[in-house]
Formats: sequence, C-alpha cells, structure tokens
Amino acid sequence: MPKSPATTARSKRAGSQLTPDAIIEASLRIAARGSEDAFTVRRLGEELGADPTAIYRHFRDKDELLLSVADRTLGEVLDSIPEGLDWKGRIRALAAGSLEVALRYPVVGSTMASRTTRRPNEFRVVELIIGAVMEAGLQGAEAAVHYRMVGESLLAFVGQRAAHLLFDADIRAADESAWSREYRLVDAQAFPNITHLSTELAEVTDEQIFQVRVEALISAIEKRVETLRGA
Amino acid sequence: MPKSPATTARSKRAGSQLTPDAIIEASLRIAARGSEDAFTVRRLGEELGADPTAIYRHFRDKDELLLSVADRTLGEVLDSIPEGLDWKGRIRALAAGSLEVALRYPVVGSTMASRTTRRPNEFRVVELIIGAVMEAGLQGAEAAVHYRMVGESLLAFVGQRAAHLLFDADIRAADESAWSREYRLVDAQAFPNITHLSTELAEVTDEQIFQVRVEALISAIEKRVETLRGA
DNA sequence: CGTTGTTGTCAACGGTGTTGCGCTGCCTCG
DNA sequence: CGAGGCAGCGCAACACCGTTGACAACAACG
Repeated sequence: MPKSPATTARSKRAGSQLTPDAIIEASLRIAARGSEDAFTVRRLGEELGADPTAIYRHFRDKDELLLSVADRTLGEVLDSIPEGLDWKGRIRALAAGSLEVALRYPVVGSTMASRTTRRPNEFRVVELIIGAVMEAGLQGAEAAVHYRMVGESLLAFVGQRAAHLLFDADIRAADESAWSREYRLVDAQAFPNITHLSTELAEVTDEQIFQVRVEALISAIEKRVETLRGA
Repeated sequence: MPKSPATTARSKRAGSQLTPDAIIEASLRIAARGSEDAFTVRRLGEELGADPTAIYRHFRDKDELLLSVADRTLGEVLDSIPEGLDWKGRIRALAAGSLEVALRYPVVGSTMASRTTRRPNEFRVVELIIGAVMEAGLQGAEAAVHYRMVGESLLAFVGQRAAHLLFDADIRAADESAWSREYRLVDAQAFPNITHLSTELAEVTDEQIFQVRVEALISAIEKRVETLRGA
C-alpha cells in the first residue's frame, strides 16, 4: 500500500513496472478470452510477464481486483449511452451496453451479478436509473423500489448470460440442443403444453428473450404509473 | 457405474452403504448450513461417514450431483403448489416456493441460476409455466418466448438472492449498509436523484423487491396480451 | 551516506475437484 | 457348495487454486 502523499506530489515512482491500470488491462485481456482461458492469478502474472504474487502489492485480493475491473467496464457502458434519450431509451441503452460488455468479458459479468462494487461508476448507474423511473412518473418509495427492481434485474440478466458463456463448449452445446432435441421427445400425455409448443420453443433465440425481458421491465413501470394515476 | 439389470431384478445390493439418495440428502444437509460450511466433496464424505471419493462411484462429478440435488429441491417446490390456482396464482406460488428453497439451500440455488438440469422435475416446471402464459392468452411463438422470459427471470432472481447469501458475513454486511451509509454521503450536485431518494432507498427490503419483480413479469404478460388483442 | 519503505521474486501452505490402484466382501454361476 | 467376478470403498496422490511470509533489489529521503 503506497502511503498517500501528504504534500509532496511524488506519488509516481519511475521504477514501478506494474500499475493498477496495467493490471486491470491485462485482466480484461484475459477475461476477453472467455472460457478458453481461465482467469487465475497465475495466468494474470503470465500475461504481465511478472510474478503472479506481485499483484497483491496493488490489490488486497482477487475480489478487489475484480471489483475494479468491473467498475472500469461499467464506465465504458455509461460512456456509450448517447445524450438526449427519453427514459425508455436510456434503460434500453443501458441494458444493451451492459449485455455487450458482459458477453465480451464473461468472467466479470458473471461474478458481479450479485455484488455491489460501491465504486464511482456504480453511482452513475444508480443516478441514471433513478432518473429514468422518476421521469416515467414514479416518486419516493415507489421510485426507490422500482429502481432496485430495474438495477438488480439487469444485473441478473447479463450475469446469467455471461455465466452461461463460461461453461465448457460441450456443456453449453448440450444445454442449447436440449430445446431442439429432448423437448421434442417428451411424453405427449404428461406434457401436452411442451409437446404443442416444441417447434416454437426450439426457435426462440437468446436475443429475443433478452429484449422481451428488458421490455418487461419498462412495461411494468408503465403499468405501475398508470395504476397510481388511476387511483 | 452399476450395470443396468437386463432381466433379473437384482439391482438392489444389500451391502451397499451409499446410495444416490443418501448422498443427495447429505448434500442438502450441508447446503442448508449456508455460508457457515462450504459445500465440498470432502465435507460431504465427512457427513456421510465415508471416504470423499466414494461419491464418484455414484455420480460422474460434482456437477452431476448438484444437478440431481437441484432436481430434488425442484420437486419439493412443485409439490408445494396447490391445485386450482389461476395463472397468476401459479406463477406467484412457483416464485415464492423457488425463493424459499433457494434461500434454504443457497449453494444449490446459486449454481443452478444459469444451468439447465434436463431432469424430470424441470419438465414439470416448463409445463406449468407454459400452461400459465397460454391461460393468460398467449399462443405459439409469443407463448414460447414469454415462457423463456418467465423461467429464466425466476431462475435469475432466486439465484441472485442465493448467491448473496453465500458471501462471508462481513462482505454481506458491507453490501447492505451501503444503502444506509454511503449513499447518504454522495455529492448532492453530481447525484441529485440519489440524494433526493437516499432515505427511501435505505428502506427498501429484499422482499419488496422480489415481489415487485414477480409482479413485473405478470404485468408484462398482461400488457402483451392487451397489445395483441388490440391489434 | 545510511535509513527507510516500496516492489518484485521465490517457496510454501492449505484448500479444491478428481483419478488410479488395491483391498474386501457380496453376488452369481458352474 | 465352491469359485470366480466385480461392484463398492479406502488410500495416496495429482494438478490447480488463492494467498502469505521471508528475502532481495532499488529509489527516495534526511
């Protein structure tokens, strides 16, 4: 832990090879390799051309490193959202951007699905979502709980997709083929609905599902606003 | 792997100490201890009073064991759903039951959040959800994609809650106190919405959020039905 | 110029899931 | 009734994981 510079601005040492930023970028490079290359401390040392344990001079543990990496990617998402969108557009852009980086760096999206980073960019996301639900017409406790619904749902969506991408290729293939193979062979007596929809079930794509899930969030907010207005 | 009995019905050996069922039940006992006791193969052997590696005579690997355990708990959920409910009631009961077992056996709920078990009870759940969305008024491809939305959303919800329960107590405490502490101290200029809602944000409970998320699924389906009817 | 503190290296620890080998005791069949 | 075969279990070990403590090099400071 570097002592925080009191008055002198000497914080940058010339001889320091490793910096937090360099480590984060190396982490992203490994994370981008998805399931082909596990994200381990030893791999990270290899990628940096340094001893694996050197990382512990800059991050307390692997968890703190992952939180920092996650905050970096969250920043990328936020910067990709254009100005001037209405509340629905902002939520859709946030969802699409989050999914994009989560699929690019699966290990990050997966481990952060049920965490709170409490880092700068997370506050920006919170501010954005709360602004959206308030613009939609919710206030006070209603706005608060609906923000949490949107935030955690988005996190859960992209985390789920990212986690799926981390499985070995063969497990993933088995999961995907289930819809087109096993669900066609179920007992028609015991499972009439599955039998009836087997063709349509096999044709649903992940992208369709994601879009419907995002639209469900939006329409749930709209419906809540209408209900409160009517009452 | 026991050879499948061709004609003779000798499948049950008297001397076999360990059975798949006994292993599954021991797993559930460990899983119920939550974050106090990690769910490892060695712990499982301890719980069974047997050598840890004996488990591999009954399950190919830990993943297959977890899938079997998950299917068992899924059966409990399904059996707890009463007869005669309308489609909304069935979805609410499924959601509540799933959450209940996921919180009781966090490690199961957490690891299964992005998996497909392809085991008997999973088909029953699929049948149930498809029946619900069709009773709501959706058909064909619309019913298929909305089933997937409901199924994966529920899995994601309970998986998220379960995963949160698996963290060490101190990490969990830090996450929970964030709302009541750190979010009150943000810069009011940069984050006006957070500042404005800080009190309400701290008062939101997990149960409220879960309920709103489930109702969001239902109202999204209703809205979709209305839209299609109107067109 | 010596002292101090930061940063990287190295070896090692305790934990994980998993596998190969050998023993034991039951089941089946001649 | 005896002999084989084999399923089930214990044991030791492997490869990998995150993490820690001791040590060396080196820059910055008084």
